Amino acid sequence: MTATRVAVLLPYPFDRAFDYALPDGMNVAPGQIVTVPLGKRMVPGVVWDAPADSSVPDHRLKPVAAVLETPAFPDTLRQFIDWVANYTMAPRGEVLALGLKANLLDPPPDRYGWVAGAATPTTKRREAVLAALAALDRPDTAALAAAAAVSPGIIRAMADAGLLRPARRDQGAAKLDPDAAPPILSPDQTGAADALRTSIAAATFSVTLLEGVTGSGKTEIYCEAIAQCLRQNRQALVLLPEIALSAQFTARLAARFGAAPTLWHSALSPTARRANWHAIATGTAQLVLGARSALFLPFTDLGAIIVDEEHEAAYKQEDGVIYHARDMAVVRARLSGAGCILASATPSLESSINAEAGRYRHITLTARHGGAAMPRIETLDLRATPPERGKFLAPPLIEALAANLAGGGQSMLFLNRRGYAPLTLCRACGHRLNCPNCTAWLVEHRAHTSLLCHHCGHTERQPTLCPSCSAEHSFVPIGPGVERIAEEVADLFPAARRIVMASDVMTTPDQAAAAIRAIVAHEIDIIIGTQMIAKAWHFPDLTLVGVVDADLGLGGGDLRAGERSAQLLHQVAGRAGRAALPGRVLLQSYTPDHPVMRALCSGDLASFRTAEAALREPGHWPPFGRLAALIVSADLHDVADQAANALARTAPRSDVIVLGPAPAPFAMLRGRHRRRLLLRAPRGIALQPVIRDWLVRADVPGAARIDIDIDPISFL
DNA sequence: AGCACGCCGACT
DNA sequence: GTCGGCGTGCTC
Repeated sequence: MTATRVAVLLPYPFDRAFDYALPDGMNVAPGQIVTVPLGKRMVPGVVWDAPADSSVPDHRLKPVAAVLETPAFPDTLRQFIDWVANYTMAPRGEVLALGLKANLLDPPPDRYGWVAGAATPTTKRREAVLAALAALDRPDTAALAAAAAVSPGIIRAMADAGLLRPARRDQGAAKLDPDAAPPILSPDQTGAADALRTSIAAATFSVTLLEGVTGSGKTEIYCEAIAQCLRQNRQALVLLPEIALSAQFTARLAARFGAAPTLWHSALSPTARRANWHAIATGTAQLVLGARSALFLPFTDLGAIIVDEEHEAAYKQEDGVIYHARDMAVVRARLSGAGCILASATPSLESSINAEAGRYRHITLTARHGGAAMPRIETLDLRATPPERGKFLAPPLIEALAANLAGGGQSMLFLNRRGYAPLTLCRACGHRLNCPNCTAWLVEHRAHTSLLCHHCGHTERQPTLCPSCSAEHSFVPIGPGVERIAEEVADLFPAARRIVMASDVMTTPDQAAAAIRAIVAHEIDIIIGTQMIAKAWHFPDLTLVGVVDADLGLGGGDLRAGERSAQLLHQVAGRAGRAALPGRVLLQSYTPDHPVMRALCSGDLASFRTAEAALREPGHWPPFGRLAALIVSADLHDVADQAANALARTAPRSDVIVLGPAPAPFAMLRGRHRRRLLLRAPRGIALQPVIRDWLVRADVPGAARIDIDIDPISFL
């Protein structure tokens, strides 16, 4: 008698499903979540396709332990996992693990909140608690005590006295209402909203590029698509490039739909994560607001995926399974029969080309909502009017700041560099303080009184003696970070109220939210910040934006340096003049004639994109061709060289062009030596089979590791 | 990913 | 003499 085999994919880095024996009387279908023994432990897995005719004989099979109650993974999700694994060349199980982890499976504990009991209150305080309770939906002890301004002890005593009784909180949890607070739209916006609603109503796959200048109301418009999705009882997913700090955005969705979206991001507590996972897997969660990994969650029926700020590089996952969430969102939508909406004020060249070619629908919003005008953008030529020695703000910018300050306006200074100074130099011998693990300078952070490596997190105190020449107190900071700009502002305008916004000084959502509130309330005169301040904040009184170093993003020889710089600076510029007051933007630059600066000043990003496209098309550079990077890394540099050379010797000869090996731009990162090979091919050729074949043929030393990055966007 | 087995340094 | 470091190797 032969055992019934089932193939089970496990959320660990195995490429194949493992076969298990199905005990008598147990039935499973593909997609069901099961627990199975693996080595000494019990692990979850998903029943995959037909059992592999694996070499493991029947008698070596372990039995499936249990079938879980949780709804099965839809076929479309299993297809998606297979597709992503195949495309990114990551093990299938590792892709599965992005949306299924052992610690998620225990059902979340029931959460209880208070409702009124039968007894009548006897004291003022107890009456106050019941009065506060009337306005709340099953609050927990802390929330109720806070709302009634009493101590938690009173709540407990009232429960004992029968005045309060516990009730399950997740039962009948607030449902989202597509019509809770519909927006008032301009004719322009109504047309766009109608088009999106129609594409979602079709309940078939479509991709729409929603392009709208900053302040044109993109969010309100794609919320209409979400509303349509909710009406059809399908789930909707909104992806944000960085969600942990976006309480403001969550509140906006909650206001629009009458209840909060379900969140998915790395900062969730384990309990919240488990509760949200179950809500998504059982279909209770109607709207999910998530970071890129939310794409891999087991939605029961996904009807719409919105990728907000689709051009953001943060959508690229850079370790583990290396994928681009915008591209994978399109794939998941295709497999799920869902509508995908890519929203941006500055679309990526990829999406623009797809829209132009007719592969995506294209909706453009040209007017700012409420009649606000686009800001006036000018370059400030640093060659003509340089800053004072050792300073970084040029006289015209200082004048503009002074004038704006005098007029009661709010100003922002943007510099995409954290810390005080990016480089610390010994005045005596020229020695530069480097990270011991990376090919990178240590960045001085005065806020932490330390030197910090921005790549591996290495941190050290500034030495008193130069490690090279032993000179004493010889270090000088070179170049500015936001902290140094804040210092310069403090010297120039001691009375101005300043704030520095950077990821290392605003680490929690609360801190960021408090800062945003202070800015909106105009308790701040000058905001100094990194790209954190480029986000879609709405600061009504902000009328002047100064970009301290507009040339910063253009170096480095990155394929997308120009595109990315234009997007970021456009985004920053868009913070100015969003309400009734007109905005002005000054770009400090040594290259004011650079195409990026010209595009920004004229506001004509479309022709800039056309020019970029013309540069990339002839050589089959993305998006006109395909790119893949092989990163070879090893503890020892000669092992890395040996492996890279072995690969180079057996490089495929075909339409595929192999560039390298070259030391990766950070030749040493986190203590490992890295070499890079780059593959380029015309659009019609898939690189994955070429790489698979190549890796089989090449004799790579075991001590070297090869990471494959399909469609690399960062060249680090 | 875990968790084993497996060979070389400082401790009850 | 043992406890324990983390280097390969396997898990149906």
